Amino acid sequence: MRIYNTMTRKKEELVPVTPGEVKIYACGPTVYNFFHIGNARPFIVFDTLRRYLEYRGYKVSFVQNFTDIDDKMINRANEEGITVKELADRYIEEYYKDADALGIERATVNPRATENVQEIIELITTLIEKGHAYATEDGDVYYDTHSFAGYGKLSGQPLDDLEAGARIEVGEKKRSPSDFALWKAAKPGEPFWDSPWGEGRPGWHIECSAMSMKYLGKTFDIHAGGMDLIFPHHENEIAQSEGATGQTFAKYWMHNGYINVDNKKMSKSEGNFFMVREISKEYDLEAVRLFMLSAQYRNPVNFSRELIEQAKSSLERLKNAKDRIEDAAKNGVDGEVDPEFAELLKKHSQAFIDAMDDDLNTADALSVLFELIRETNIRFADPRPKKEAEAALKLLNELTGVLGILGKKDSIPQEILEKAEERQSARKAKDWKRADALRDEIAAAGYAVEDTPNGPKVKKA
RNA sequence: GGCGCCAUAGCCAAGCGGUAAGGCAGAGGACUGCAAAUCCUUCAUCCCCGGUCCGAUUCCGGGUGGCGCCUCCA
Repeated sequence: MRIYNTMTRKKEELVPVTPGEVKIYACGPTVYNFFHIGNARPFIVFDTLRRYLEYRGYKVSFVQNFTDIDDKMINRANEEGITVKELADRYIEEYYKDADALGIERATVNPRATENVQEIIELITTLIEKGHAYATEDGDVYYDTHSFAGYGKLSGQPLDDLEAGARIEVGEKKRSPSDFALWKAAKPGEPFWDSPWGEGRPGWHIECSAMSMKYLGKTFDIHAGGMDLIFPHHENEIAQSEGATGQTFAKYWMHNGYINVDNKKMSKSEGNFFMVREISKEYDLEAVRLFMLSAQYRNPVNFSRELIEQAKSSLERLKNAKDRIEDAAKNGVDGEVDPEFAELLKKHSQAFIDAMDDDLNTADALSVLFELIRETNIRFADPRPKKEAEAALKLLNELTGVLGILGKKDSIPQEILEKAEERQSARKAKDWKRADALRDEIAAAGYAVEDTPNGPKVKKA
């Protein structure tokens, strides 16, 4: 598989540190609120990466952190009159609800910053020993960016240029404007931990270095996140980790593009964002997942209600095709798989892999899926061997499984099924008025009946 | 000022040197009691100007128009 590495700005062949295993660290959410669909993109994209690598036979360790201590956490907890821990617990729970609905598999580990403070302190200690960090009199610790020769290598910005644009803060205790906090001395009313520099809490960047190396080792394969994390977050992680170990931190850096609204970046600070939770009230989040995968992950995509509608329609087509194949598997005739059909399945399977191998080109992979279902739609319109349908279903399930869609079945309420049966009786009696009235009733309840050669099918509208 | 991305049909989106995948929407047709689903047909020469090449949407240069990072942010 080839992936675009932000570090080299080229697509590179993925060669894992340990053959057969891929270790991935993805920056997770700060759990002070529900997450918005801009946050959802990396979750979905890198979940898909993980699923794909597993599909290709790799053992994948996927670590995604929860930032559960920082300024936003503290402010929000204060506003709500609860502790930072209570706030974190609440929104971690809410995170899982939305993530589950988006088809995001649970990470191998979801470490929390506050549960790894010891590791963080150890890492900071090492950095001070190695001359990469310094403590101030009042108990802050900063990273000395000038001490790390590679600073700026990920963002492609020389330190001087970065500093030229940096904001100089009032009351600066840092030696250089580009230095950043590793440890912040406790302020009254804030959660704190004991440390060699006094009571305080970790800075934002250090947690990811500490947790990624704790769970994945000094050098791991892929570090992923949104493009806006390239600078300063990931640049700082590199400085911290490589400064401490002297080894390469992550071999590949993957960054997803933004979700825009009206062509402008969606962000909490802009206020033009949509919460996943809000969207879920109106749409099945599976459609949101498909929408996210309909473009290559590095390109920016605009978000709009119309596009979710489009994705929903596409998803419908996929679901219908799957239903058709499942029926064919149930009602199929005896006989062996036509070799030509077996060949066709193989061809599509390979095309899908080729697309995904090319830097996770889900848009192209999706087109393979649609080409496949056109073939199966044609083929299973007439009775075919059960074994053919089973083979097709197996492939379809594999591919949709990689994309994380079509994983669940809609359940149809008993009374709707009864209405459908009643309608079928009416149809047999050629009582079209009665049949149509029942169909309208079913539609009003949010379901649809379709008459197929194998009898009426009821599905969610 | 530094670094970087993007521009393909009504909408979304692949392709990135050999004459434009796929989806949504639309139109016509087949099938259907009528529908729905499905199938068939139909729907673009790829922002502009130069250059390289036998050949460019695809490479190079220059425009124009969008966007991002350099400050918390996926």
